[in-house]
Amino acid sequence: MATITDVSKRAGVSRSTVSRVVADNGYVSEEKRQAILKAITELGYRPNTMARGLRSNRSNIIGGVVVNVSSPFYAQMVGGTQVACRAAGKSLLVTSGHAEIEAESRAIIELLDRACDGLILYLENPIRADVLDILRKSGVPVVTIGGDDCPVARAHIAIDNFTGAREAMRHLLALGHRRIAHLSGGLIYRDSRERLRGIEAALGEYGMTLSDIRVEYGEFEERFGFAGTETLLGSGEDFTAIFAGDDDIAAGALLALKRHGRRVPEDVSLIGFDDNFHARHLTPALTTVRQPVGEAGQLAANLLLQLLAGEKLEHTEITVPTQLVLRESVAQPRLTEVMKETA
Amino acid sequence: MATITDVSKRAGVSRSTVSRVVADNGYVSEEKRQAILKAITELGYRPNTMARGLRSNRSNIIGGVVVNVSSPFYAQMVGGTQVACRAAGKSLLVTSGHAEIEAESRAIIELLDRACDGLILYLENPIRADVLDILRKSGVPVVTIGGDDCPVARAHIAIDNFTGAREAMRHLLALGHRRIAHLSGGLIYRDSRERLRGIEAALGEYGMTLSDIRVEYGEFEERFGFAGTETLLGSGEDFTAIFAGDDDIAAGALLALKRHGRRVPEDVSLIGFDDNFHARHLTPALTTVRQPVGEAGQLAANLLLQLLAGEKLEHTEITVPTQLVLRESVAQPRLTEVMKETA
DNA sequence: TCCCTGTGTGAGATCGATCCCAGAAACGAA
DNA sequence: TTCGTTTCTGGGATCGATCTCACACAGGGA
Repeated sequence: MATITDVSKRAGVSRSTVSRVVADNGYVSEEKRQAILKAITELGYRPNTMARGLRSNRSNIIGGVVVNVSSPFYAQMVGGTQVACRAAGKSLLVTSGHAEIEAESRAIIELLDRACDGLILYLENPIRADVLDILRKSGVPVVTIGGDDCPVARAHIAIDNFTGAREAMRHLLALGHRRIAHLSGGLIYRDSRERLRGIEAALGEYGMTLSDIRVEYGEFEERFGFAGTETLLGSGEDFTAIFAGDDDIAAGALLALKRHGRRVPEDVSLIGFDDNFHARHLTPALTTVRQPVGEAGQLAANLLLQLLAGEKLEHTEITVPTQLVLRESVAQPRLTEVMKETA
Repeated sequence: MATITDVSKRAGVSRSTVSRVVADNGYVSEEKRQAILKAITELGYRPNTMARGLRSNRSNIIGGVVVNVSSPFYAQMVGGTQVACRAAGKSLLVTSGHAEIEAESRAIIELLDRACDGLILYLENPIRADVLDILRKSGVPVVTIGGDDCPVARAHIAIDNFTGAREAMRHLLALGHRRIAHLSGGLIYRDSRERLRGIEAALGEYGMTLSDIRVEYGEFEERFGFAGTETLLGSGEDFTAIFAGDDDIAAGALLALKRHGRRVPEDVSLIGFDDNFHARHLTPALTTVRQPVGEAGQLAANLLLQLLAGEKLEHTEITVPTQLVLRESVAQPRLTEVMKETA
């Protein structure tokens, strides 16, 4: 492996001059510049990343810590970040925290030790206090995307759960649905809480409150969608629509509805959230709220790149819009239902 | 940030001794060892990754280049690798090549420049000759997973496309299907070629050859599944089963079949490959061949870790088994069809 | 007593780049 | 001519760890 010294000898100059050419700063005569460039290509010289990093304490790496790299949702998000990073000539080093605070903490510290230039956190859990402290001391700019509030974050990308859920709920209400059930992903998640607030807002427009609908709490998993729907069906209460906390829950709900002979959307309308890969492959195709996942990841990267370029963004928050995607799983409630309601 | 010198001063020893304690090699008296450990925790000392890497030319990083990180398939694979790497205390630095040879080449060189200890390649394209050369010179151990042959790879993880496709085809044949169509992902992919050979083998057992079935070639995309099926339906030829090159193609095929009023599996049986996230969410749930994607990723990491530990594996190849997953999209051909065939 | 082996410790070179600074050369302006 | 600038170049310290080597000392055998 050729070093800067090899290049300098071959070009008959000092290492300093080579460094100036490589970094493209300072004064270098055109004549020597050409000789150096020639030597560089001839030797196939590529600067040693470690040496450079040691001296400058920068690595050209952007670090990312993500709840779970295997999940299609986060994979897409990270994919968006990757695109933006590559375009800016940065590497993206992503570590998965497996939704465990301990693993997430270690991952953050690891990345910091790798002298990464900036950090993007795709987490749901809040960050441990001691890690927060190390993060603060390091001065490394942090951008968070989704999830909980993070005091050290210089910028945050939020997905507009509120408006998305409100639109979805409005859609059901406008069609005439009143007996509605919501399968929430659980109050520990900010996403769930914001979606509930959106639901509440839509209900308010129709003179209703959260207590006028049935809410079940669980996890963002298909299993809960199934079990929650069975509970609903078993309770004897009648409902004409289910608003699932996300598309996984919706998939489970659909399964349970089918198993109990309820047709979707004729008997029960079903609406999801996320617009996952499988949403449009369900039968009926799922009406849902699309989150611009990849774009959010890209946006996070761009914000971080701005911070690295020295722009002063203090506690910037960007909310990316969601979009209601109409497919086949929602219809008007059956006339008899509507009559029952208005009676 | 505390350095090794800070620790040595606080503990009243030399840097060498601290280094010995941190690396846990060489002779150190118990007394000094304790003092040093105390100083380390008090100062919150963590060794500088760059300095260490510069000196030792190792980084504790395992590099990965993957066709496309956003795809659920590769995300799961990388996820498996992550788990294994973390367990071994290694970081995994993954870069996406976006299925472009140029980008993939740059990604490999980048990782090499980061002094990664080993490389795992999840690629479909063959590697460019000049990159192959750099790779060889670097001496960094390489493990490939899926995709094309790679002469520098010290180990390779292959997915058993042959057996998987043969089993799937056997399944159709055993049920009585004879008029079968195959929607292949295209001969440029090794996966497709191997699956075709498996299909051929199964046909051979029934005294048939590839020319006895209809084969359409396209890309591993839903779009092709739809278009290919429309072509088949438009050709007037009758068929009782479609073997799709993967689950995405199957999803497209299903859509086209439904649109043309063909029932699955009553009129046409459909079988896929991969067992993607959406396979079991299709209606009918898709019978398909499961690839142990995560396990394959994990296996690749473990092989690489063995190589790093100094074990001599020259051109090891491990084939991971596939498994036929029976769901609802395959049935016996209709009796009239069978009679037509035997007539 | 002398030598040898096994412990224990620190000095100092080294990895490869960056970057400050001194100084030379060239060129104008006074 | 004599100063200043501006342009151009190289020397050498520096980043923080690793690792070889020299040396000191203890204990045991000849």
